[in-house]
Amino acid sequence: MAEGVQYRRGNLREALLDRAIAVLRERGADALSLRELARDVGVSHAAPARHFADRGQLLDALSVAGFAVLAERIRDAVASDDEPGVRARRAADAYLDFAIGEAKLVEVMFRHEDGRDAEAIGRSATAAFAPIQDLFPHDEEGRAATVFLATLQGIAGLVNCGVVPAESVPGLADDAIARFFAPGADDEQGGGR
Amino acid sequence: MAEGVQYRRGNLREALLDRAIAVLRERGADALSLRELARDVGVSHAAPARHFADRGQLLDALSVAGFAVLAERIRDAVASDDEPGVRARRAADAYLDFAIGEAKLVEVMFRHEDGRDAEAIGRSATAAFAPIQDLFPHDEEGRAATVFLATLQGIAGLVNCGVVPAESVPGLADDAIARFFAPGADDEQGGGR
DNA sequence: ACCTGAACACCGTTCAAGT
DNA sequence: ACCTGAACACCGTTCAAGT
Repeated sequence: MAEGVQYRRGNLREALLDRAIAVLRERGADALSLRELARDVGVSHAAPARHFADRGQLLDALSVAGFAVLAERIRDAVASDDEPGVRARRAADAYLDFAIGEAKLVEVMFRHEDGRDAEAIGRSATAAFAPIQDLFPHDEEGRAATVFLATLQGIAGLVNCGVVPAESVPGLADDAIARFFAPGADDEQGGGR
Repeated sequence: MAEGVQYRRGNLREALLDRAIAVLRERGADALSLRELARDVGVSHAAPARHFADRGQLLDALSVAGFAVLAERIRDAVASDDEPGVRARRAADAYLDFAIGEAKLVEVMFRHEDGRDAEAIGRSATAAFAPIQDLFPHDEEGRAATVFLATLQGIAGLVNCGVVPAESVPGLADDAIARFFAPGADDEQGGGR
């Protein structure tokens, strides 16, 4: 009852990643073991080394995959011709849904580990966040967009660690949107109007 | 060259925690091993079990200790008779300093782990954040305070994971303070004035 | 009460060897 | 090119036994 995607040769890397994401969701990053993944997928314990030089590279691959999914969610959310506040609200909801629904994965994605491939992860993260930058056209330094993003990530973090109950998320999102997208909210930040 | 606080009998728990915080700062939570701590402190590998039933309880204890330090930093920062915006700015700086300076510890503090003692950690977290709630006297539901806190935590998180460079923190803090404490910033949130 | 030593069942990682 | 099997040095956790 362990394997979700059968290993059929040539796709060991994919099979390991698929199984890894399942274990991650169920039991968290600390429970991820290369040996167990190999066992689940029906391969020798040394086989994963060919595709992931060490455990850290597996986590890096999961992070990049996670940011790719997040990028899609955000892209879909902002894709409309509505006013910025409405699009921002959709982006916020999409972000919070993902960051809270996939809490364990998001924790890995935002992990600060010394041996990580910061280059690849940073690239995929920046790409995922680009549509949010576009919601602040007058924000040349990207401050407002970054702080808005930080606010969303922070709300998700407080919920995920249990400090804030999940039921209060919609209200918190209301407050955040009002602060960043109320008429004139940008006036003090030097962004023109 | 390992031991920082010598174990002198009767304080094994303290000695292990002191050594643990040092290892955590140097090499991160994943590198924390009960056996290594026992070795560093000069005790048998089974001795820690008396004080921490498992590895998770060690992390819980580190979290509670971390929130105690954070509580002190926040308390000191808001302790003045200045206007709320100034006190909030000091609290924000203190929070960001701590959350970025002690990134590895903060990651443990905000970790979402299934077997954690959510009761004790939640209590110490709420206590640490209480002074920030007080900065929003008209915020009866605690929304503004929570979102402000989320914003700070989010900024620290983005810096710690490498998405945002540390140099931009002061500018981001400026933006955040302006959104939450500019004259009239509370008007739209139903907080009266 | 507090700690030790041995034991068990796991890990990650490496490396010769197979096909 | 890709995988296996054995090997090494680690883990966490438990538990009888010592003082």
